[in-house]
Amino acid sequence: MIESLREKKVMMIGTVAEITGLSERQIRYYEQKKLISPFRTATGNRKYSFSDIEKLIEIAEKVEEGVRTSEILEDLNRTEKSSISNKELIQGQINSHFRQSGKR
Amino acid sequence: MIESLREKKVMMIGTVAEITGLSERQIRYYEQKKLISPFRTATGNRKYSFSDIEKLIEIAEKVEEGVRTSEILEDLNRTEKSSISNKELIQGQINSHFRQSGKR
DNA sequence: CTATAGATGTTAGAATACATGACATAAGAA
DNA sequence: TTCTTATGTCATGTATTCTAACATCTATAG
Repeated sequence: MIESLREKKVMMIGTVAEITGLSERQIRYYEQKKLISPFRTATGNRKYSFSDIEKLIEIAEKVEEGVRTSEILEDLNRTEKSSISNKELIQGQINSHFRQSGKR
Repeated sequence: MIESLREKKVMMIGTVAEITGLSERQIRYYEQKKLISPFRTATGNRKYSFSDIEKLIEIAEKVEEGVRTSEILEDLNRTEKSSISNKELIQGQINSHFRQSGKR
């Protein structure tokens, strides 16, 4: 009944922090460094998917190993399937209005 | 990496309302009528799983057909595998502290 | 027809959660 | 040492959720 549970953005940051063991501060910081891209609601709240959580866990592991976020980003960009779907592009535009250092 | 995405209680009521199209009032009411059992955080917030959402959608369909919640409950109890896992029982005890008409 | 019960809307007030921005700081890198 | 990175913490404001209460509408029982 539900499409791609893994990709659906449904969790708020508090829940994500609880599941991943990361602080909200860390999660927001990794977003600022473009390691993750949560959905933004009309009022500015972040929503994450299980997929995002998996990604965050991987990020956390690397960070603990001493890898810098800029390096992790490069790794992600290298690994990631370079074909971004139209849907994702549109969402990117919507989200950009809320990204870090953006207007409110 | 994550166990049983479908069963993990991670969504807040607003998200559930958005996905199901039901009002928060309705969702809480169905809980009061024991049709669903969200998890309760330490501070009293409800958390739902994708499985809960599927159940809510089924409930909504029946309600629209004019079926009363008491009948829907019986249907659910009849359909449900009567073996409740230990884990669920324990969660039930935890949650009972927050159930409708409970103390705060 | 009237009274009751079921389902849902709406509102009020309190508590919790989340957002952003700023300041602090420890550990490394330059 | 000085700058950068990563993170903690705090302040302030908005958003979300919670419970309880009251209103309303519909269907059913009497």
